[in-house]
Amino acid sequence: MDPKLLTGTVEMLILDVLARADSYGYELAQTVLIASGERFDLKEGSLYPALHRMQRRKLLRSYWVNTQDRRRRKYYTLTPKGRQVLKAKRNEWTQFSRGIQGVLGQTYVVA
Amino acid sequence: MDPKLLTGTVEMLILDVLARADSYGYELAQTVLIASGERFDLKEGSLYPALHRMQRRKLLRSYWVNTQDRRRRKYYTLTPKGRQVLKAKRNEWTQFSRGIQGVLGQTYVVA
DNA sequence: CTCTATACGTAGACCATCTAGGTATGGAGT
DNA sequence: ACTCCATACCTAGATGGTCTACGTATAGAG
Repeated sequence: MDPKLLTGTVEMLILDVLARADSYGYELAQTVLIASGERFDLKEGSLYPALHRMQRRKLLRSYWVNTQDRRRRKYYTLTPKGRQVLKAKRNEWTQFSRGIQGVLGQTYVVA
Repeated sequence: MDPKLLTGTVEMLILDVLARADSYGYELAQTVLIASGERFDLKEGSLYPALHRMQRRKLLRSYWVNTQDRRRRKYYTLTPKGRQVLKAKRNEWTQFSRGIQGVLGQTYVVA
């Protein structure tokens, strides 16, 4: 799958997963991987910058958690603003999707 | 609508319109605008580079047509390779769309 | 004479993705 | 002991497709 398709949707996916439960980077990527039917493999180079970006924009808050085995996880929570943005992005996605269907929905002859 | 969502779909849209009938840049943009329900307003800065790119990759051929009123139009036609790529991109879109639905499809509480 | 629509094009900015690299811990296999 | 993989965080720089803004030119309306 052309990774360029993901452009603009990564933040929505992250917000959506976090709307169901707090999570941390590594787990977030796995959740998206599984929920997408193995289709979206978020790379660290996209994931972490996206999380930091969204925290700067006050869509997320974070807190560190230490596990029993000395690992540290940075959990993220949605802020109220994050929930608003999620709602907006879901609407945007619906509009976008309808636009694509509108163009592709026409009948034509496949080679 | 965030224009970043369009990333990676513009070529598919162009190929799809051209699969129904030859067209030229300006008309192509209008067709997409109307078919998308006024949602996608392809900018010249994306449209023309995309057309040139696709012609370099042999997905399109072009020919000039002079209208009665001294205007010149550069019409584009799909090549066989263009039709193959369109088919592939439509499949990719379906997969992508399913991936998004898979992630968003979960139940969660909207604020 | 100006403004809009039509019709082509390019240069450079922007920015979200990616690759590739780094640090560190724990556990399994050899 | 040593290697390798999974877990877990991070950043620098490359890539590339979108955008804004500009340039050229014709036709027609007001």
